[in-house]
Amino acid sequence: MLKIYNTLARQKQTFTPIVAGKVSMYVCGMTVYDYCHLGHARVMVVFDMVSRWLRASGYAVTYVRNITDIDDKIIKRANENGQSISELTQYFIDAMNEDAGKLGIIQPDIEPKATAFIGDMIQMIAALIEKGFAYVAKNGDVFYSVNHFAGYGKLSGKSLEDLRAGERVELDSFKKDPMDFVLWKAVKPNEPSWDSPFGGPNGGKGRPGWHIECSAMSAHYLGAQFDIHGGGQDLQFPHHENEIAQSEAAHNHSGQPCKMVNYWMHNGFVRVDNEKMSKSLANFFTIRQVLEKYDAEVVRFFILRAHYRSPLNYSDQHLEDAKLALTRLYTALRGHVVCDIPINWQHPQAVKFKEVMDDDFNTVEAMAILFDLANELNKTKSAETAILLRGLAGILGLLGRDSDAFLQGADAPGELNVEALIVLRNEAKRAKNFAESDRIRKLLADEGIILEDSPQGTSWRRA
RNA sequence: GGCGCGAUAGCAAAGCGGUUAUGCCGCGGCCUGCAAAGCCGUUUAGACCAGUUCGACUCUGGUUCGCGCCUCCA
Repeated sequence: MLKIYNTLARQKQTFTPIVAGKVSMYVCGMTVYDYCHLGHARVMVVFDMVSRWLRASGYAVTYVRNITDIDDKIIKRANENGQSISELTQYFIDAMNEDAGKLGIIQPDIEPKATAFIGDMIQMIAALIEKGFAYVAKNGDVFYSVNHFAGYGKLSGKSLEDLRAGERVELDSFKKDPMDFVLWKAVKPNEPSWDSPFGGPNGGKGRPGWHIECSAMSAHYLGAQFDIHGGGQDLQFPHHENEIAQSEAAHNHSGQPCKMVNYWMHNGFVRVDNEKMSKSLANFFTIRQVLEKYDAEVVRFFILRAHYRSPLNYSDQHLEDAKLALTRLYTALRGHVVCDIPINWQHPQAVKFKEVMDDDFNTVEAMAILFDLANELNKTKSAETAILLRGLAGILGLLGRDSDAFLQGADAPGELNVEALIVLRNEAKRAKNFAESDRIRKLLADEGIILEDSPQGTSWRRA
């Protein structure tokens, strides 16, 4: 029985889908004005893992991850670059897909772009105005009136009073309440705009605010109520709080409450030197920067080796550690080919694996089981164990490659003809010319190539 | 200031009211021409102070320190 930590309830809860056997899941995706960094990688990997485990558990999953392709930063960046907005966003969408693919992320079932759902957003805003939850300000902006929504703050545990008392609330003369947030931004010079029926000095022309995008797109594909909503911890407030306010108010029928999401999931941050990795702190590493140095599977392994709700410190040392650990698993699998044999769920280790994954996706414990299996495999060389190890790891999107492909690296062996040197060395060894055989081994070692002798012959890998 | 999270061995990171987490590193042994890999064994824990309990790393309270949200952020 799957248990999920629900941010809304502040505890683990047994997962019960709205429709038996089906799961509807929405995750806040990227704003595409730059390359994805490791924080984005974590969201993608974590919810990829979640969807994989749900599918492995027999659920038919509909996974929606949106793309925000209109917002202040995009407009600014496009203007700076002298590009059109769609040129800019398409470039970074392609880059994102490339990065995600390398990290072994299965593409979500639906990846809606905000600009394709302006109509849905306008409809939702109109409904909110009609029901008294939103108002058109003098400047043409449309705001959500937070004190009309009784549940405001229930996800983030904040109260309107506390929020208003906060130091950083900016005063905006067009708002009725400083906590009101924008649903529709009136058009400004050099900004793209869409027609709307909201009126105001610009005849309603404008563009949507950020929060309404997700409310509209999730409702479009998953309906007024769905099972799981995910995202980074930083989206809890205000983004997800505002989504709830919008969706639950807009879908209220004659005062009947309509719960938007049953399970809210938030992944922890990636940190650098114990601080959150973020654009504003300028301490971020892009996925492609990291992939220049480390194998993508190592990065995926690194992310899944921490619990999804815990903070994850990034450093070269930690990536090196992850690389060595993953090397251990692949080393154990050497000689066992990749195959597609189904998992034996009766096996005690598979039972344990299911148990820990069902406990709020405890990939850390799941990994420990993989290492136990590797140990068993090293001792027994049992093909059954190898199949199980590959199968269980495969659910996490790991160990899908041939061992040598991982251990030797995908790139060409460089200038040295490793196989030929191994032959020469073995000849020297047979002649008991150990000085020569050690010279050859040293030669290769200096190039980062490690030789390993075994009864089956000599194999090599990269350090 | 308000709200919330965390503190585990050299590093990373989980579970658990009593029984080996796991990975990397270190040490000893086996194996090896020597290595590497692997196997066996092994040293390092639970910020601090109280309390509950037969028993606490695990529960409760306090202290200290760190982090996050309250502004765009995954």
